[in-house]
Amino acid sequence: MKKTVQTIADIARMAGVSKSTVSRALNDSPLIAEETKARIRAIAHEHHFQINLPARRLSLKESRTLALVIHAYHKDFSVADLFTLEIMGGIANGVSAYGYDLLIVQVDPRTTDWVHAYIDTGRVDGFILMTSSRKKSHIQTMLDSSVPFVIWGPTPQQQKYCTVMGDNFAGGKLAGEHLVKIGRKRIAFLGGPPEDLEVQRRYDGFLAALQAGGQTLEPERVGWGDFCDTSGGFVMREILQRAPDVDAVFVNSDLMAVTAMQVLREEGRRVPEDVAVVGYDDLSISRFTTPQLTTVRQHIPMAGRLLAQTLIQYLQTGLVNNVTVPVELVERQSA
Amino acid sequence: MKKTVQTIADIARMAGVSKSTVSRALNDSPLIAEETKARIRAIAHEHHFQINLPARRLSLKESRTLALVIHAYHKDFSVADLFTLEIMGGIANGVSAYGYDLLIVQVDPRTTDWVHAYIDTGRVDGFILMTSSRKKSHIQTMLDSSVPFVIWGPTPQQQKYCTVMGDNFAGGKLAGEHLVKIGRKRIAFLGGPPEDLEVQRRYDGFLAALQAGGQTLEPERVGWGDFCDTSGGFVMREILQRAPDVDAVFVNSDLMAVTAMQVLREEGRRVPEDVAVVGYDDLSISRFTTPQLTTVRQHIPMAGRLLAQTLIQYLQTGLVNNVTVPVELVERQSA
DNA sequence: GCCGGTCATGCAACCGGTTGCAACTTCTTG
DNA sequence: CAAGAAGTTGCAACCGGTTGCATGACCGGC
Repeated sequence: MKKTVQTIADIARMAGVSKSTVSRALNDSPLIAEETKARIRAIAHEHHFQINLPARRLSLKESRTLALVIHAYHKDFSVADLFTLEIMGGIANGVSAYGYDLLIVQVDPRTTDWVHAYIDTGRVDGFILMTSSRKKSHIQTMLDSSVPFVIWGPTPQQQKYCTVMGDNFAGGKLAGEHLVKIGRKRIAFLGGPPEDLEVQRRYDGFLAALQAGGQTLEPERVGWGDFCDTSGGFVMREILQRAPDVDAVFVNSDLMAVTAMQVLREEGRRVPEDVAVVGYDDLSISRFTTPQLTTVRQHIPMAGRLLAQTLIQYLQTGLVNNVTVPVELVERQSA
Repeated sequence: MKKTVQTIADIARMAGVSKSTVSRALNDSPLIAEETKARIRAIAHEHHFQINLPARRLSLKESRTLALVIHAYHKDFSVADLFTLEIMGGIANGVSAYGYDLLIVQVDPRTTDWVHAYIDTGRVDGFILMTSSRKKSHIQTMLDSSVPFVIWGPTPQQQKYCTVMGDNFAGGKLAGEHLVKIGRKRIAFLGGPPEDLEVQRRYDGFLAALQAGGQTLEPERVGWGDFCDTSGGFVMREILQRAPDVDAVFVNSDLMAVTAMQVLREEGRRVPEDVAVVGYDDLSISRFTTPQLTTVRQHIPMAGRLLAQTLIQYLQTGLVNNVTVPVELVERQSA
């Protein structure tokens, strides 16, 4: 089944019109008579015409392609990057809903040269950035060259750029309120990196909830990890040593919560009887832990779609949007 | 920092040569004098020239872009797709090592129209396909239109196309030999889908190992799942009901092994004392289970690189390659 | 001193779309 | 009935690269 119809010039010949007319007809231009459009579209469809996108991109000077910038948490991709995987599905959905393509750009987070390597070559129209150790230098580079992008992260105070983020204050608050409500008295906070603004907001919301319940958050019951799976266990162990009487813990990511629960079990604590655990994210694994994890849902697929949508809207209208995705407490067994 | 140098015509002007000379110089053509090349390259580098790829693609009629075709196991991406995530890292590495880009194409596996939608538009040069329920119809569509592709899966008997696959026979054999060696006598097989050729090879290798050890594989100790996490638990429970005296099980994926171990624990069996468990894949999670999972390593990052490499080699030379990736037993605690 | 060969470079066409502007119909209107 | 408006379509330039072929410079050999 060889294709004989490859270009709009072929279609033009068959329809007895010019290239321009075919181009306009296929783009539904108001300049062309409805009748002509219908005829041309019929011919195109009948011959399975597929437009040549590199040519169109060259003409339009836009690639209709977005880059998802990622890097493995460790050397290779692993469960530690499960959040990235889950949100990628949503991003792919959002991107394709608007007729855009999604390019995967795996980078060394210490570099920024990929920005120009992908934008100036016209390969992509903009970038989507997830959580990364070096996000600040990335953002600065893109701002300096006015490259379109959206990040998963907090709304900026000084500069203007697109963001999508979970409602971290509300998330921390929900977790705190729940633990207070079920009667816990010595509640711990196992956070992500303390310099992370998202983590700070969760802390603020969490603290507010405890204080509203007449409780305090003692420093020995606070520890900081790095979001990634293994750190949950380490930090949980530290907290247990400092505060052996802890009876609940709010862990800033489901991945950390999994290993934290392992450590609790190893140390002879029952979950949730002795120590209640609340996670964060509602990754797919939280349903498969024993006991099943109570957690703050980030609505990850929706967040992915919003990332795509926000960036595309910016590309098309120049509108800078800072979206907050609502969170929700999912009560399972661990708290 | 605005860019004033955008096209090779700009460079040509600055160097006092023609467009063609610049084009040839940047592509290291032997037609151009070394001295001239050096001068042009210096100017290009100095002005941070980045070539316009849509234009080049239009001219060369190749996109230097590969599509990774994926679909979520369930509705959204989840741990069930962890294999896809981990291999994606390797694919991205391999692809970028050859100067190609990686496009993510999320499809409904029941359709095949994406093949022409991506190839005929010149967006991608070829496809990389992972395990999928409808792979046969996909393969047939691509073969019919002689579209370049590589799949993760077994070497075809009738047709010729590129494949990369783990050594499933050897993998099954390693698992069987190990369980025999540690003295188990009533060994079970918890497979993936029975119609899957990879699963059949693992079964063959496993059976061969048991028989070499003077053992048989009774039908009541054989069960079939679907690779995905939840099915491991279900099928494990079935096997336990049919054969309560089972003392070891070879599970065809780490994901299924995780839930199988949960069920074993729920049913009061200790792992590995009462029932030894061997998984398959060596996903990152296998290190984080309790007990840590003994498993057959697929060398996933390497497999990803090989997928990219095999397809690119085919695109550039037309060579059809069927690669087998060696496997290896990783002994941890569960067996 | 002329000729053929080698080497380096330029000209111009081409890849397959998009689009400003001109041109042609047909219709309306004074 | 002429003139202007409105509605369609075509011409040709342009997007920014690549490449076949022509051209011109310089060389050594006879």
